[in-house]
Parts: sequence; structure tokens; C-alpha cells
Amino acid sequence: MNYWLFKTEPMEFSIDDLAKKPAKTEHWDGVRNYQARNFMRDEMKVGDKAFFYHSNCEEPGIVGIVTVASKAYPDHTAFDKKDKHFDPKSDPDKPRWMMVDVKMARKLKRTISLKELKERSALTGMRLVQRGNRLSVMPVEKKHWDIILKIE
DNA sequence: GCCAACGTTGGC
DNA sequence: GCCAACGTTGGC
Repeated sequence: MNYWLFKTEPMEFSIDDLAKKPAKTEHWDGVRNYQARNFMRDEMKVGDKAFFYHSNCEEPGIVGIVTVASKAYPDHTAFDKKDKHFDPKSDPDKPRWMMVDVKMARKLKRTISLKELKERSALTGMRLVQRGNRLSVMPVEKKHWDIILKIE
């Protein structure tokens, strides 16, 4: 079992949007970063757990927990000229970008803000709080996962 | 293969 | 809206 974190801008797609989807499940399209793609493609397994993180908003932070509900498969939005994330270099016969499905597990009882995560000395090694981190999909160490759930 | 220019991310 | 950090692109 691996642990992850998915970043999203709540204006685009929030935890409440996910909760409204059929079976509370949605595909995680739009990842256009190789490192993030490789995590999904090579390391994610069905049943892995992940934090749902809101970025670029009033209070950036962790707002919920989701589970990985599928293996990685081609991100079809890369083939759609009208899509915001269209990539002419991704060929349907040789897709460049992948995605997984994520399923809502639950919302956290409260938002655990980025500010608070940064203040916890036990979490200083966490990728999310390190400087200049821009990955939208990243691994979370189990020890950090456990600490965060404890302070919920 | 180097690296400057450029675009994007995302906290603040 | 600003800007630092980072990834990607493309000229050479």
C-alpha cells in the first residue's frame, strides 16, 4: 500500500465536486508533468490511499482522503483539441499522458492548512512543504500520513 | 548537450 | 497581482 497526495485548484475541481460524481469517482485528467505521470503509471495501485489537496485558493491545505480506483490508463483529454490540456504531441496510438480514477473516501473533519503542515516539525521532511515544490501528484511517506491523521 | 528564454505553478 | 522556483523548448 502506497500513500499519495493529489493537488487540485478547488475553482477547477474541488473535493465537493468529487463527492457529487457518480460513485464519488472521477478520472484524474490533466496531469502534464512526467514525474507526476510516472508515479501514476508505475507505482499507483488500486486501493492506495491519497490526500486531496486544495491549492491556489484562500486556504491551501489537505481537505480529504481518496482512494485510487483504477490503474493508470491514457488521458484522453490530451487528444481533444478543445480541451484545456490538449497536447498535440500525444498520439492515441502512443499516449504520452496517463491518469487514474480516484474515489472519495471522506472529507477531513477540518482543513489541515499548508501553514499548519509547515509549522509541524515532524513534517518538515514532507515533499509537499519543501521549497519550490510544484508536483501535482506526489508520494506521501506513511509516517507523515499517520501524523497528519492524528492531528486532524 | 548546453543554456537562455519562456511558460507555468502556486504561495503570499 | 507579484514573483520565486521549476520544467520545457529550441537555437546553437
